[in-house]
Amino acid sequence: MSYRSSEKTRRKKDSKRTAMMQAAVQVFAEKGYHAATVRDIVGAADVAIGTFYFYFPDKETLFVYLYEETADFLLQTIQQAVAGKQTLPQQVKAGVQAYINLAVYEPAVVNLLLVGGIGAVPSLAEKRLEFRRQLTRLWQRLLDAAVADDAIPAQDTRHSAEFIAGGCDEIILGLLEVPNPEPFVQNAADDLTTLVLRAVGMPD
Amino acid sequence: MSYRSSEKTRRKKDSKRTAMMQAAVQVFAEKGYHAATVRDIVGAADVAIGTFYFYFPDKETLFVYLYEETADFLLQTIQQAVAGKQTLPQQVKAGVQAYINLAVYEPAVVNLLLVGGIGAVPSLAEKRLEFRRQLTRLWQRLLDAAVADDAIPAQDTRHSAEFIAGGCDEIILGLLEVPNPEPFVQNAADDLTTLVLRAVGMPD
Amino acid sequence: MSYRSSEKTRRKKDSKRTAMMQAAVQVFAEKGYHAATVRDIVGAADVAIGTFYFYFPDKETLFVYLYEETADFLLQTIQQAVAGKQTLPQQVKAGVQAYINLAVYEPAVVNLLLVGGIGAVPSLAEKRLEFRRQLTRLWQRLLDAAVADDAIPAQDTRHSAEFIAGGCDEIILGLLEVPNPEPFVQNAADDLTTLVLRAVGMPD
Amino acid sequence: MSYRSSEKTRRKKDSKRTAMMQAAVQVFAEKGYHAATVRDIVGAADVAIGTFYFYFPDKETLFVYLYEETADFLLQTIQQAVAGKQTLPQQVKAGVQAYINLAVYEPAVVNLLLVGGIGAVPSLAEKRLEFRRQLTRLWQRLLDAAVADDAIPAQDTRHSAEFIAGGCDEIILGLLEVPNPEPFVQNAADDLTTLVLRAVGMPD
DNA sequence: CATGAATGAGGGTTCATTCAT
DNA sequence: AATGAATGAACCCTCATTCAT
Repeated sequence: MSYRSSEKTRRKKDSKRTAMMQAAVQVFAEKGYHAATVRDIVGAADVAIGTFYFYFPDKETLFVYLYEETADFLLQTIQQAVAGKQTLPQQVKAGVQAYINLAVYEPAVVNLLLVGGIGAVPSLAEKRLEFRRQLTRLWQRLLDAAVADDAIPAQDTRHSAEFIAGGCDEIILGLLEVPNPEPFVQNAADDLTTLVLRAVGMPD
Repeated sequence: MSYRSSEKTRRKKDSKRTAMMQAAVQVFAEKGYHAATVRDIVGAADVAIGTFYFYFPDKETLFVYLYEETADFLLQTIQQAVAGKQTLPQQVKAGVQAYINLAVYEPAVVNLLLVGGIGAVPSLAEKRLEFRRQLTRLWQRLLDAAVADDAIPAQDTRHSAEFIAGGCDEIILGLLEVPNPEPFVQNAADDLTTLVLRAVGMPD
Repeated sequence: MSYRSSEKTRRKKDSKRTAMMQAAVQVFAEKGYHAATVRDIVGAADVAIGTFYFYFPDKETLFVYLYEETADFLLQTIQQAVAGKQTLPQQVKAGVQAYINLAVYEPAVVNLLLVGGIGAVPSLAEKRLEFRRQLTRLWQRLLDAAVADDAIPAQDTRHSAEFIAGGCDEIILGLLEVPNPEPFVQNAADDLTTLVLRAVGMPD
Repeated sequence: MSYRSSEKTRRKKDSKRTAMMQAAVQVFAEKGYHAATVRDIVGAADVAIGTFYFYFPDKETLFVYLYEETADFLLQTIQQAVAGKQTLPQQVKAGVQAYINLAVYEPAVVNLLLVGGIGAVPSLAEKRLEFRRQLTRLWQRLLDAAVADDAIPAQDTRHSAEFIAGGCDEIILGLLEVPNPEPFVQNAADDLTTLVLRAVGMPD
């Protein structure tokens, strides 16, 4: 996964492993868990099928692992963007910006998390649930703090956080539908920030 | 699908067809496109597997058809709820209420639309896109009218509509996760209405 | 299995099922459990591979079933041959004769039981053990009765029975090695009878 | 194989080769030819998989070689035990004793010869045949000499020898089924000796 | 000598689809 | 109309074997 490309671990031995994981993220993101075959993945990585099973125990384990890792990465990316900011407007702006940047730069990350492999893989449904829960909680923490500071009115911050999370996803998915979204990124980020802040009752 | 109970396909001769379609919605919604087998569907409908292929050309066609029909039904349900209302707050309240009611009473409808077989079924990606577009447009029309009436400030109503659509979905999915969501419905509807109205800049 | 050919159940519907079971006995007997592939079996039965899984849950289940059925059949065949006889010499003669006849007429039955699928299939090792135990017990019962009648001297009848069972198998396997064993059958049966009777101390 | 501990293959350089052969006997004996994987063997010998193919051309060749060597060892062990004895009773007693001792001390030797990969390995069927033939011939030679000395009555010594060989195997396998067979060894040896001598018509 | 990453044929099994009854 | 036995392509995965280091 190129978003991990900053890691120093670049041992030759793992080049195939890395290639397969990158390929797997793409293939899973594009087709979803079921439609993606192991042959698709090894084909994209240009290795033999046996190589897959040398590095990974099976398709499901890899998918779950990739899903978790991708989810963590996305959550941390947003979290870090938000971390240094003091006020809710700054936090929202930074978080939204980070999310959009990630989606535009690594669309597979977002697609993997949303296209999903829901159904039939029991361990997956709960992983997805867990991811949504964590994403929601991230927003919720910010809102709770803002409520405590009287920056925004009292409200059911869980609902608000869910609303924000879902709204962001939808706008971002819309953004990814156009071939070259870069020109629209800033606009989307600004609009999204405004929408979020208004939704939670932040005075202009 | 109980929401189709008044259609013409109710002729006795088509009872098996209807049974299979109802079963298919449930099975697809529960397992997703790939994990749902034709045998699951005919098993749930209590007919033979050959019967499936007498009424439907194949699994994919049925799924796409069901997806379209379900999407139309959801859109019309919301549209009708909104239709008689004059002001944006009334419209939002009615639309949100209708959406939530539908989700709680017919969770399979929502699940079918969201669980998806994206990627898996090539022709489905665009169907899904089309559904989201229509759902967004539905909100967008209301917002555009409100902007024209100076009820809410000028804004990119497409972005706003996407935000609303995504936010609604997320809250509704959260609602469906609990076993007996009925007690929480009113609360969710109220919160959702508030969030939507605030997000688009409607003064309290 | 042709040794069940006397059954009246000859429904057309089960012709493929029967063909596969017959083929399976042959293939398993010839190659053993592991080397026999499902494709071998369906090839021998001239049906498609999917047909196998329409009738049987999986390869292992079929093998265990066939093994049990074959073992029961062999045990009952010997048991019945022995049943009407009063004296030990008559019983031994009849039992040995029956066993040899079966082996010559249905070599696959014997081969299936002896070539086996030992190793790796846990449920199989005990099945084989159980079969040997039952075969031994069959002889042991005869010997115990003979000891009680003072027809033969007191002895560890379990050891004697094991000795007999193993000795019979070896002679029979030797018999099956020649292409046309029929001419040697009578001789083998006589020798075997003498050996068994002598071994247990039956006076000439 | 501990029974090979005094051979020339003991040179330091071949320690890995030896380790693999010892491991292979155990693994093959325990799982049978097919279920035993090359990885099982190298794992048990604690060497890399490539090392296997440096010393042995392939799995099948090793198995056949091990089978032959094991068969020879067993035959020689019995042969040597019998060699110094003059009378049939002494010979039988010594041979049976040697066989049982070997089975109890080196169960893998016996299991390897009996668990088999019959059918699975084409070249093995004849190896097994050859082993049984030699084992039978060993007994047959003793019987022929005894017949010539009028120690036992004239008989088809081939049949008698087969009977003995099979009978021994069965009792020995029965012995190996119990976890700690040592206490039963003497009893089994005595019974077996008696059974063999009686079977061939040796007067008490 | 020794290693273990890499290969791919092949095995068990599933499931959409067909067709004779 | 309706059935369900039959089909076979395709899936996931294993494992004997090779070869660059």
